[in-house]
Amino acid sequence: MKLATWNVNSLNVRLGHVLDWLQANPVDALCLQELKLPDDKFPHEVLRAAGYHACWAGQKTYNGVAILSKTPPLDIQRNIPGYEDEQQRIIAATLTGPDGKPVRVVSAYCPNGQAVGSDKYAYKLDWFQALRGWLDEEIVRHPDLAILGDYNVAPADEDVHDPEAWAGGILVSDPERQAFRDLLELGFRDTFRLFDQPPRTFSWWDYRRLGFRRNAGLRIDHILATQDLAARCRECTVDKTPRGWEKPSDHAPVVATFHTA
DNA sequence: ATGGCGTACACCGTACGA
Repeated sequence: MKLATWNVNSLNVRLGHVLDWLQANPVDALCLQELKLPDDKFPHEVLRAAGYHACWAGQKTYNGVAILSKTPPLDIQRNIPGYEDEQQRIIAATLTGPDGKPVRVVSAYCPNGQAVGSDKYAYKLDWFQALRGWLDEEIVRHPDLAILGDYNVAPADEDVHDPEAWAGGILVSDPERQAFRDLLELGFRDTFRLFDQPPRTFSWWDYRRLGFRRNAGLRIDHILATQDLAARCRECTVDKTPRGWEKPSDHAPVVATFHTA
């Protein structure tokens, strides 16, 4: 079973890339972030024609998340239960694995935080705390649970192209990294780090200053899996290919492959 | 030290991302 995540930075602009990528990478589920479109503009018909069911939580201009899946999404949950938030950053659904076992999948667009110490930074940390509280319950209900998305946190210096330049800043500050570790401590693994990986593997590169060409990036898009699910993970990779296409998203897809029982 | 680029909304510039 293959699960993937991709911050597309506008599904309107990137629909062609999504379809092309799915054609070449027919994953079982693809979590999307930053749709930047309202619910009624979600292109569910063209995705269905491409072989994918979908559930989504859209919003005009900003945010917005979706799960595209080969099997119909069940028990769809929008937002973090009990956490009042107009920003559409979470959607969850239960999918059916090739072996018939249910797998709970969450598509997450964690807040950016803008600048350490800002209001948006405080919101980011508060949001992570709410996410942790919810996942602490969700992990009990769903032994096979994966949280895929743009975490807007580079967990370690090896996930940063220039750790000295970024030290203490947004996306790498200690409280943000602690919030990420707090999620792991619930019983999740960062599937990317289950394996030997090429050094300087990133998932986002700044549009500015030719970030991609210089590989000046960060690894901020992650696939977290419960211990049970992680034990069946065979591979986790970043696909830089679409980052080289014309008018790319600034993020690349991350894909995790799971062995079925 | 700043802004670089890209997207959305809608103004002809601003907000935001990371």
